[in-house]
Amino acid sequence: MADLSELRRPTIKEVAEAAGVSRSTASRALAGNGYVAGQVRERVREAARDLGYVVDATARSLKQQSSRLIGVLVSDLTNAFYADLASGAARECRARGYTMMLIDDSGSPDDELEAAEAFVALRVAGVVGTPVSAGLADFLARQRTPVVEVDRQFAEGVVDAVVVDNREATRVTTEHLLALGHRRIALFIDETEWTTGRDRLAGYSDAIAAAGIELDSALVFPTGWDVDAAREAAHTLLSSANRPTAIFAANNVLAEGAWRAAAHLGLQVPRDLSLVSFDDAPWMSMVTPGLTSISQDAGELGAQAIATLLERIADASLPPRTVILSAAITMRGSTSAPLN
Amino acid sequence: MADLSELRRPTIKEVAEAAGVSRSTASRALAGNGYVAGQVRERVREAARDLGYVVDATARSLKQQSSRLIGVLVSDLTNAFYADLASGAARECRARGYTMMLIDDSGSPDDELEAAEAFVALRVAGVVGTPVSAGLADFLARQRTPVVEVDRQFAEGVVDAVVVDNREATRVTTEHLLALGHRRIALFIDETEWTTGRDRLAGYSDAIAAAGIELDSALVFPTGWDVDAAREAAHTLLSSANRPTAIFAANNVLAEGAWRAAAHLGLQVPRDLSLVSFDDAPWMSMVTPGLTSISQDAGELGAQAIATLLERIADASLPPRTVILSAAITMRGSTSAPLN
DNA sequence: CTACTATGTGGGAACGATGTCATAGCGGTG
DNA sequence: CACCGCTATGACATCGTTCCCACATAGTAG
Repeated sequence: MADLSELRRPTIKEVAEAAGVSRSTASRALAGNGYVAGQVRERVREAARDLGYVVDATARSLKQQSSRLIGVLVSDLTNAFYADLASGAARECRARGYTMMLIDDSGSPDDELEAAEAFVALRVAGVVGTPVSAGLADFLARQRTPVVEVDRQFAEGVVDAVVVDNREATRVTTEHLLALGHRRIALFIDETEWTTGRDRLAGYSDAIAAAGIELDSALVFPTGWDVDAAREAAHTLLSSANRPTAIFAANNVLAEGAWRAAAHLGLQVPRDLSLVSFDDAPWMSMVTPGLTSISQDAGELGAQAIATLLERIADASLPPRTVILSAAITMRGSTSAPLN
Repeated sequence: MADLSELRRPTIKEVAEAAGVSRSTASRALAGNGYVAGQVRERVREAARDLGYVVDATARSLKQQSSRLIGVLVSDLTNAFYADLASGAARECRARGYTMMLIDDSGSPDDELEAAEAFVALRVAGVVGTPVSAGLADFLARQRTPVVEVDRQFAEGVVDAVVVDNREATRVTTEHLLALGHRRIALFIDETEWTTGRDRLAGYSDAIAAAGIELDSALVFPTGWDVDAAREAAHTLLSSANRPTAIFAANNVLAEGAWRAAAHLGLQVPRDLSLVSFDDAPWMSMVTPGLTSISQDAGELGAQAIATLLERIADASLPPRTVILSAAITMRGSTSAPLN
């Protein structure tokens, strides 16, 4: 039984005394390193259990100058994509014997840097993050802390990254719309500076060009970052005289905005509007018709990022690499040939 | 500029030397405690900036015997409820100057205990968790680590908790169904042992009893824990001869299962089946008709739990308290009078 | 002129765990 | 018997930070 009257937490010294050995021996018995007689080891472990001893990771990390902690940084936990990514990363961390420390920087570069500093302060073994600026990789590289960029890259070729094949998946999906007969396909996108936006735009352009259509820059439609902004943007776009017959939404949030706007305007999907989304979300299979979407396995993205990070930690001399996962297109009922 | 040729990370000793002061003075200058001449403080801070110095939190925690870390434990990050809760907790932590450490125990009591041990090892200031057993509060109380149970309680009256008024919200919502004329209302529930399930069952029973109806225990329908199990259970229930005219799903996962089963069976909501859910989820406002549901502000739940924890940390002598948040009913279109 | 306060600085002992090194017993080998 | 290798244990320095104290100086009140 733990001694509840004891105010301070027991240290390894108390465990050693209770077992009648030295601190060194107790340490070896608990960690399983070096020589310890079987009988002694048992006595020490029993003493530790009785006292309710829990190792002080701060002291251990200090002495060992390393920890079994991994920092994970995401932009918005309430977005299922990031939540799934974090969940996959957590799974992989646990499986490898690491503890994950998660921070949500709400997409702010300032918070991102602050989080990176917190990770370094805690002397994490490495960091996985969905960056919102080049600051993350810069700072961590300077601090000699291994980092893996996931989902998007700000330090291509400099640090490891795990991303999906945005360009290819977007191209194929756009071709699907073109094959149905659509000629006015709007690309609904929040930004085109990050690798995600840039590559999705490129895939869209590839398909348009291959179809021999001239790219109408008015159809590359900038939206805001959240559902409401996207909904308003979609409302404007869909109310216009020369409205598109199809919308390709560059992520699940924008797709939600577009969906809501279409519903509000009384447009029927897919009769009046075909809609596809990059990034699958739970609601897309719940609504009628279901949304055709590009499913990135966000959990796998997180898990692969952790795996890549651990390889980097094991061997710092490896050349930087970018792991590219493919994305699958899930056909549902939200696309059909255009009316006119 | 940071000295990139330096292999080891700079310590406060190097900062002190660069600024021409002692470690003590450097420490005071950086932390802002005690007397330091303004000019000296600036010099030290500049030196720290130039060297890229980041405090070693492991050493600081060791010396101070406390940290600015808070452990948060949730059951399933891929469930929007837990993700939102974690996000709210993260927000509150940051606002209060704490760093959040998140672990997902995937609903397993073993993992839960392992996570609690990791938190204690890191000497977190306190823990907030959605418990899956009494083990969490037991262990942490024994370890003298403040803990707040959130969403459900296994240590009622022993440790602090933040929950929603499950009984009242369920009662009111059930009354709404009764008022529409429903008499055969199934309670779709995964468990009735935890406080959440227990109280939701109680609220349901309250309303049934108040309406002078005898509770039909066959209508309290046990489901599994995930969407697929719930869908199968719903399929069975809705295929039966004497099927209910309304379903009250005790959480968002079960509601999803019920919704999918109804759609699969070709049942129209609300004409053939009224459906309400405890716990709002994004898809419930996307589908047609929208689902009438009880919205718990999961983010607020997380934030309140952190606030409660910090009060507990500030004053350990406070009597244990349970904060009860009310839940709001969001009326959408998924209920109507029964056909027959 | 003494005593006292306020301001400023540095020396050094912790905090708890680990791991190197020294030491020692023992059995086997040349 | 000298030597080695193996098992087993403990003493002690160390990791980076903080903070208690001692000490120093200057200004001020009694």
